[in-house]
Amino acid sequence: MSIVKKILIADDEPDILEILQFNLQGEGYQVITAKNGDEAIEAAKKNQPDLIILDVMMPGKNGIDTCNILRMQPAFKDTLIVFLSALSDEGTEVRGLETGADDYLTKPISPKVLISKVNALFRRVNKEDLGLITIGDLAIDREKYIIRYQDKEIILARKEFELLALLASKPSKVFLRNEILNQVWGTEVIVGDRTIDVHIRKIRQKLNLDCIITVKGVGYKFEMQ
Amino acid sequence: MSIVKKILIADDEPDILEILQFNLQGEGYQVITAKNGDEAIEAAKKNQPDLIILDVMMPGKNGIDTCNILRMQPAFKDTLIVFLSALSDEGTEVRGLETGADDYLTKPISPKVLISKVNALFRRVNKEDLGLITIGDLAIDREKYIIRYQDKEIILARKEFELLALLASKPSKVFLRNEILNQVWGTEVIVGDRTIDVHIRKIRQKLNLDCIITVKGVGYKFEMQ
DNA sequence: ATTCGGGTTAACAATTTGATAATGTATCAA
DNA sequence: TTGATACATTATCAAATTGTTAACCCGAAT
Repeated sequence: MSIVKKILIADDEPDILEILQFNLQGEGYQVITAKNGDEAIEAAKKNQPDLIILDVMMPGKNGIDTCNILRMQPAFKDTLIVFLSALSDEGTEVRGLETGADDYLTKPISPKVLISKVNALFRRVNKEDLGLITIGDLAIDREKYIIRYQDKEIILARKEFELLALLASKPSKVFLRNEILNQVWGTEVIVGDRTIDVHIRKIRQKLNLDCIITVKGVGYKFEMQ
Repeated sequence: MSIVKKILIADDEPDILEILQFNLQGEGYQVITAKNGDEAIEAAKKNQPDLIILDVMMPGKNGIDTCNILRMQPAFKDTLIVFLSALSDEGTEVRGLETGADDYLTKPISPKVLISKVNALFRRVNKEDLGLITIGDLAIDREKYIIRYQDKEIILARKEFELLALLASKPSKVFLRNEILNQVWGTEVIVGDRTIDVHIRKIRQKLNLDCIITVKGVGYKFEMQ
């Protein structure tokens, strides 16, 4: 759940790839491209994109097959997937949506409309993940890296901040230690067992507020009284 | 969120209203109709629909204004809204999506495609409250790791929670001891005979509710009075 | 070069959890 | 009545998990 959203585009026409990439990057998205279904699957595994745009007709694995394969894997069960197709054939569209895609767009599509659609999808998925989180007296500004509690500023170090922001992004949800590691530390880095605890401790200390609850054997959650 | 989804359709053409209503009802949706923006707002307040389909061009308040008004109210902040419009004008589409709509469909639209789109929207939204089991007064929230009975929170340890969640996931189904062991403990671990009993006992004690029934010689099942 | 703070780790304390053993109870058939 | 079987209950203890503190490493700023 990075702040910058990653979008993977798979299309066999280089022109389209380039136009879409240019426009989406202009909106602040990070774009990865693939030339066919197999490349798309590989790139998806490597990059864990937030949205995947699949051309329906591609050499080799077509878009619908690709979608099916992705949806079968737990890692992409919730990833946004939209089709982009030159054929506005009713049967294909229905079939596409039924494989678990979130939208079916038809070419030609204007960049502006595409961007609006993409924004709309992210808006829906990210309701809670806005730059500014406020829960009761606590305000977390992800952009300015500032925490405010009862109008007093509290300074947290980067990891502390990100950890708190993650927990507070979905109050009451229990985050597994693994989820926390992936979101805050990333999948590459490997840190010891006690690292999370120590950061939690520091946050509790600095906030001087009993809002992070330990769920033993499971993880941590954020909760306001 | 109810099991049967409520859809509110606002359009000034009675024919369209009727066709959409017929088709969506055939899919098992509950449909409410409105002839213009004002009616739609009123009906939305009264019925709290899960999805609102708004015609863009209506006499009086148009669809975009209606959407704006709805989105301003907290009650409809998260309600699904899609536009349905005869004009596939790029500017209108972008503006529509930017007012906070989830999709923008253009007439003419085949009933099958519409239904696919509607299903796709609900599929996406419903992923969010997956992992929430409610049976009568009992709520099991897998995400928050909380059991609620008659609005009182009950704290269960991990194995207890998982065991209860398993039994409650299919009320009335008898789970064999072996099934329980595989699901909760995994196939690797081997534990003694009495382990399950002890956990069942603890759950019964903490819930103080007679909902786990012993089926002698077979296993256990969950059942609400 | 020195200082400082963030991030990590190690070591140990504190706590919770879960498995087991021992014992009790109920049911049923011989 | 007795014995056998299956589950219930309780207390106990070991293992797993988390909390806490202090120390360490490292890069940025001084």
